[in-house]
Amino acid sequence: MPQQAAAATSAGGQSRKTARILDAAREMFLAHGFGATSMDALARCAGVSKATIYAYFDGKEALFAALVSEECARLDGEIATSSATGESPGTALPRLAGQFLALLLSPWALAIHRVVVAEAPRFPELGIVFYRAGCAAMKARLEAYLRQAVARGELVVPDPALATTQLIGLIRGDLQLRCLLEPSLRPSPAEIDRYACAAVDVFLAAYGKHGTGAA
Amino acid sequence: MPQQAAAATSAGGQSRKTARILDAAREMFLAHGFGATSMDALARCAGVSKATIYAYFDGKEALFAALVSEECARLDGEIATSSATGESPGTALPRLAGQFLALLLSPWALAIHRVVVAEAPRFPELGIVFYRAGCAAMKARLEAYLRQAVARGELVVPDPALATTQLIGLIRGDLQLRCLLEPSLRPSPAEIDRYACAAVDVFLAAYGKHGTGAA
DNA sequence: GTCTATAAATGGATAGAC
DNA sequence: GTCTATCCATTTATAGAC
Repeated sequence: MPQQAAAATSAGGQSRKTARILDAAREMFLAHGFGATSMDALARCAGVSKATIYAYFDGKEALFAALVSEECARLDGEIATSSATGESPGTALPRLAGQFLALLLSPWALAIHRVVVAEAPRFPELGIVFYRAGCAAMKARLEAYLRQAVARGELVVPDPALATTQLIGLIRGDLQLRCLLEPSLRPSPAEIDRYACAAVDVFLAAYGKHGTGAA
Repeated sequence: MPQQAAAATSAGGQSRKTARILDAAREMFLAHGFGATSMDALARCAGVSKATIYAYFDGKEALFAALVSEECARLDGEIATSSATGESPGTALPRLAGQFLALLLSPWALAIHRVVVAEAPRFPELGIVFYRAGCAAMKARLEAYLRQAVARGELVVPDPALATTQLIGLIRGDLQLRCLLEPSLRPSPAEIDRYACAAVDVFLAAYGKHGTGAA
């Protein structure tokens, strides 16, 4: 641990410490939840003392909020990369659906989902941030694509916002809930793709040009 | 697993005590979660001493397990009452969908959902029990109805089990997640019905006789 | 800034009187 | 069976040395 003189300590050393603390917070909070994680265990896991944690964060709740915010930013970033401009619904939607479902069922996403849902009554802002970064980000991506496809005459969607929430529900099915409730369950990529494609089939049967259309 | 009511000093008195303890457990665990609920608070809420709680339950975890089991039985009972034998899909499915969605969004169902999902890694059996009593029970009801409707030639459903999970996802949409993450949200009955009917519209567009059929 | 040591409070669980 | 009083481990958070 190379300690610099007071003036130069700041940037590098401090950000490495906060990164290590946040790494430990991620590991412990996501694995055991907020209530079952102690500051002692966090300090041990991060390899620093409790006092150091309190030097960087205002307390357990603030550290938890910082972690969740960071994870939400990461989630939002992952979702924002997905795009399908110009592709036809028959090829774009199965791919997007598969990507989103695989993300939803990843151990990391399931873990943060569990803790944020559990603590939503106690940390109301965090629940909203998580919804925006996850479900709302997916909706924005999908709805933008649907509107393009409608403009090209490839889909018939009277209410794109509603149709997007329906598509999300169709994709999620009950797989996410099963994985949340039975953590040992780990659907294979093939299985995930099968469900995603089946979801898109139903969606296109309802909103594709050949169908009768819903509502 | 709840303790057996011992032989009998006053069977009524004992069962009243366990009922009061379980009532307190319901109020506290569902409102604040497992970790944030202390045995002291439970005893105060139940109007008994901690020692009395330990006389009836083996500890905090056992009390929590007993409560969740009881709530799951209640949930399963509520779902089992719904039936639609003989009705046409156009009238039966909107009603069933509306009932199920209203149940999913009730404060009670949201609260037990939160705690069970949060503690599923720690209490694996409880997660499975909750899934059976909730989602699986709904699926069983809906799938039974779908098979009847298919037999009557009112629907075309190649894979009823898959179609049922899709219908459930369609009904849930993202409303349940929004309510889980933003506890102050309380959709009106009219709004719930609107979403339920829209979900059924899409389902029937895909699986109704007039549609092209999916997969 | 970082550590060791500790403060102050609360946690789950139990002993013993009645 | 039920209560009061208590044990002991653990909790969050801080004080003070370096």
